[in-house]
Amino acid sequence: MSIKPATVPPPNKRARTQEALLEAALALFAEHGFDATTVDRIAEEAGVSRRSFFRYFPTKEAAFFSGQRRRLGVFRSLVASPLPGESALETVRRAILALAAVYTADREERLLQHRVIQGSKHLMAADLQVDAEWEAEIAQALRRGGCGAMPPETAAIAAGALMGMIRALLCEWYESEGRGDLVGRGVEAFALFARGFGPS
Amino acid sequence: MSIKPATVPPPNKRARTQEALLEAALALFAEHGFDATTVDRIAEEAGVSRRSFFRYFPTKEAAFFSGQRRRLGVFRSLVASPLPGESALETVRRAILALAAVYTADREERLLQHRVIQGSKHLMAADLQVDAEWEAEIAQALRRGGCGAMPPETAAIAAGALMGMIRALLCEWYESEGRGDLVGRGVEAFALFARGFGPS
DNA sequence: GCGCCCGGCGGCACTGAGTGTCATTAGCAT
DNA sequence: ATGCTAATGACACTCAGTGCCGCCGGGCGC
Repeated sequence: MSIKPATVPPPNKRARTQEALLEAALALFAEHGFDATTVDRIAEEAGVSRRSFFRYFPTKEAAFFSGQRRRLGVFRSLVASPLPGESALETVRRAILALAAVYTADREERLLQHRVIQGSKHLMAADLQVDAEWEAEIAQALRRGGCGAMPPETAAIAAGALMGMIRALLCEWYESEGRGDLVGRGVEAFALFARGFGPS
Repeated sequence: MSIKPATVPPPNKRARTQEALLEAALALFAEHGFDATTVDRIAEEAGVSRRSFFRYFPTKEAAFFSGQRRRLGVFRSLVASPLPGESALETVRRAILALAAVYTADREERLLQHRVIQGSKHLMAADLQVDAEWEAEIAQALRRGGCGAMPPETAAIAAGALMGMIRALLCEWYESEGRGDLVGRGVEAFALFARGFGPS
């Protein structure tokens, strides 16, 4: 074949193998659940050896959460470009509400991932660890925000509180099968967060 | 022997074996870390078979966290006995500050457990799951508190925010090697929680 | 006393994640 | 084509966790 028709020129061979593994893994997770899917099965489906799977992903969880890591990068870039004159908290608020919109748009995919997570104790634990990374990102953003930054001790606590709220909000949204207004609830929660939970 | 002297009458034989396993496990975890301690080693140290370990604890983590589960029970009972006329949030506040005092009193033990947790990714993940149980307990307390209960949606969010704050606070305390004033910081955090994080 | 039943236990074998090692191979530049 | 290097497959191993089975000891009625 003179023009190398369908198959891409092989420079990104490694990327293609990773993609094949990811695709196989996510499909199998969705179909049979996380625990019931063995690494052997994923590797077989992707046409590589079991050993090679672990050359692309350190653990089975890592494959599952690769998309989540991509989103964390998006959040990071959102938070790294504050609007002029806005406080650190406002920047974080904007970034989180933007993410909420993305979640709403990717509703089906989010719900599927949540179902898979709920079906595995290991994944539920790993999910919480991912949340911890988000929390760290938020704390950092609150600390180093342009004009209205928070004192470090307050930033850590505020980030913990924010992340806790977000988790609770997402949990509520998932339980409503994604029918709730995630962005709207986010706005309400942020108002509550700013105003305080005390009697007033 | 007519009076069955030292050996307890065998009803609590099972409890004694569990205790032996627990003691061996915690000692080995403290000395070599969680990951480097095999179940075989724990069973050997406790004088039972490897298979028996799993008859007493469903997983290796379960052995590690057995103390934490006891504390959760303490918290539950604290929160179940509200003072007359106090709001749900005040009850939770009292219970959490009481726990903070316990943590301060058990400083060395807490620090040791924290070091062991930090030394194992599996334990860190499992620890976050334990926190989730605390959060559920708080949410329930806020919802069903005597006079000043919260509406359910607010309660879940408030519990998430509270638990996030507590985690951040504990993290700070651990990083100070337990030298910080945990109760004092808790009081401050609760004030912040009530007053809100927004620009005043 | 004697057989019987039953609950705990040890032993064994198995699955499945994750890791180390090594020989082979495939891509790529010269 | 040749040779270098990195990716790969194959094998062996550790360790958590589970199922299964046979044994042993202790109460039970007879």
